[in-house]
Amino acid sequence: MITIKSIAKEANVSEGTIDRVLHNRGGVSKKTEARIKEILKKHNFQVNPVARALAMKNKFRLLTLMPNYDSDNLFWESPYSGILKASGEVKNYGVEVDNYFFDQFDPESYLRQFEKLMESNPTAVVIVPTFSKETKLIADRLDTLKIPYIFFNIDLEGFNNISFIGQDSYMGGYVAGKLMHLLLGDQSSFLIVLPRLNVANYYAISKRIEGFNDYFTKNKIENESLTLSIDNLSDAEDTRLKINSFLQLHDRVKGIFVPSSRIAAIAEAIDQTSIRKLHLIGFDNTKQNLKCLENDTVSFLISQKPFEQGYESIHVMADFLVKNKMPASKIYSPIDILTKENARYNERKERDFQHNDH
Amino acid sequence: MITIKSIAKEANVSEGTIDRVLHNRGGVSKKTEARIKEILKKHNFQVNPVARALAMKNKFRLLTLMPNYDSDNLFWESPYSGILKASGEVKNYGVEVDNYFFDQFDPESYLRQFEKLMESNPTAVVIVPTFSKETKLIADRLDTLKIPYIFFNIDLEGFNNISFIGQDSYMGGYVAGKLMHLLLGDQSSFLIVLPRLNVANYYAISKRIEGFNDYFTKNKIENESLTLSIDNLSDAEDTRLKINSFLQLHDRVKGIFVPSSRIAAIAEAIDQTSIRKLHLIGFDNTKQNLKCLENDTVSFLISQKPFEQGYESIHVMADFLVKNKMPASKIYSPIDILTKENARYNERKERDFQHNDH
DNA sequence: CAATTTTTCGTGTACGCACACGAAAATCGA
DNA sequence: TCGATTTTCGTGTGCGTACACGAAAAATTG
Repeated sequence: MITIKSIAKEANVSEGTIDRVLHNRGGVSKKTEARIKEILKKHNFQVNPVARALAMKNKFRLLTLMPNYDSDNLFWESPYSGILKASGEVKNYGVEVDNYFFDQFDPESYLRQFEKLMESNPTAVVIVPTFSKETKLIADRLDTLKIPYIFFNIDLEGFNNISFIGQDSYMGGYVAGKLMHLLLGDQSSFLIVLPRLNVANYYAISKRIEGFNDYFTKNKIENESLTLSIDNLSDAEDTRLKINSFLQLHDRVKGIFVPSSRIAAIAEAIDQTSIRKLHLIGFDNTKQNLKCLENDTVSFLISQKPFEQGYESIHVMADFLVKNKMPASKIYSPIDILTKENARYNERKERDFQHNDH
Repeated sequence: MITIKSIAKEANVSEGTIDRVLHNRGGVSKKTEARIKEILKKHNFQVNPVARALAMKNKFRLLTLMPNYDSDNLFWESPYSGILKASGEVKNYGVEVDNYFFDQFDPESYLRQFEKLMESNPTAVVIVPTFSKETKLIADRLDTLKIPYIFFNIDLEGFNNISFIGQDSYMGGYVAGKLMHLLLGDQSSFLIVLPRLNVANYYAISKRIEGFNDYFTKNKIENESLTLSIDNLSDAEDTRLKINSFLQLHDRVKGIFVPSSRIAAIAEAIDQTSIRKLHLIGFDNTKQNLKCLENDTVSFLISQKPFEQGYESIHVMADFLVKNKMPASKIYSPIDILTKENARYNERKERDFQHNDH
């Protein structure tokens, strides 16, 4: 095994000098530097990441910037759990993780929290790039400071993020389309609920809708695709009013597709009498959504293993920092199809973590 | 951060004593042992895997037992490359990898190589459990010696392997069935080539066939499914004779499914005149198979990312040894659908490794 | 050429753990 | 009670790297 020590002996210098050229910390004459670099190349020397991590001990600050969650929007709880689990594991590798949260409907808070994050000197950042314009500003700052960053859950294109970790939204929608077709058969009529487009999470949701519709066009399946905008799904009264009056007007509609994680809000808003005749398909295994699966108001959920997404993001970035391991540019999460029957088998890792937690 | 040192101070003993109870090396009185265990539990102490790996330095011998490859059977080259890549990476974590190869058609050599492997004191083993009866013997030995083992590529059930890493063969076949249906349409007639059943790799291949046929029955698609056994696909003359006379006899057959990695042998054996009218579907991206994709004799290949399988197997086992990280019981590889167009995008990781190799 | 500054580099310690060696303490026998 | 065992435990060193400190060597100045 070749080590810094063995290189030092071969070059007739001390270990400190090798270290200096390895990290170009200066203070080495050009002659010796050239000689050492020669030897390093000859042996294809790689620093031992284990010893490095041990010696560095918390020299990496890995910061995350993601939406917070509340009782209405539970989705972000899972990725956060995954991040917490991974944080414990990478701590030993000299990576310290800290998390910053913003309001997923408020671009201002996104930027504000980013500023706060920058004040504590990150060596790397993991971001959920919820707002595209603001993300441009953020990415530019990070680029100039040469701080590496990963996009997580939302796949904005055209940035220098070293990787994206999350679901292929288009394919998620495509699979949802297939399921809808499976449920309704040919010449079906369905509703797509549009939640606050152009604001939060715009890209993922529109990609899902695109994939959903593409399934029908690409497979040349006749269908009637209607849409209904509901701005604030947390306003139960308004949601109830809108969805039920829509359904009364369009009684051909037999399926509802909700391309966000809020399908439970729709399921709960629909009149008891009419919901039994409808097939609902939505995204993400939040507690509320799973309950709807259980009581048969929702037929399918498509999950993206959010816990694993958070978990992987941290590990991928940590490996990049500690081991200089460049990740794949896209790391796609599975497109899991959840039904009443299989849902409880799906998130074993997350449950295990919760149970060990205290 | 709580360390062995901090625990030692709290328990009023030295670090050595803590180490002794952590690894039950004996030589500690019951009283102090109980006291120390109490404190360990109180703080939920976990050894720092990094420092551990550094101190252990090659105390783990991770041995693999897998089929060798030759110019006819190239499949096993890819997993081996993946294993080589991973070996370099885990070396620093104190894990030394060594590989043992056997003839995939000879159960004797499987056992013989296992004996050889056992002589060099493995701490853990990664096996391609090609023969089920012999694997029982092997697994029993490993179980009694408490040597952990992973099954890799072939998913034998009913053993105490800590994980399986590979493709869901049934689903692979199922997808192949879907593709065949896509190509031939309803009321199709196709041939399934059976290569040496009951000998090597029996389980994976029969599962693929089961999945393939199930696609048609589950989706209630009328079809005519014929089979033809060819014992030795390396015997080009015999293969040529059998396949061509079969095709002359059954001119309704429009598709051929080869549930092994040897579809190239079939493609090359078929008369030029008839192959243009046939749709061939097979498994695995060996060089020969990719060439058939390129010259349009094969329509689809289903790949299982064999390079990544080998790579992951090593890493999963290394994490288990070094970090005590228990893997999922099944780690499924993707079911990649390769066509002439997308094949070259599929194995980037493997190519990158080859290029860096020297 | 001596004095001073600057450049170049060697040494030592820390990181957290494993394990060998041997010392201290406890137990035992007579 | 004293010496001989056995049990119990403390100390020291090594794993490979990072980095601070300061010494030696080289370059500069007057």
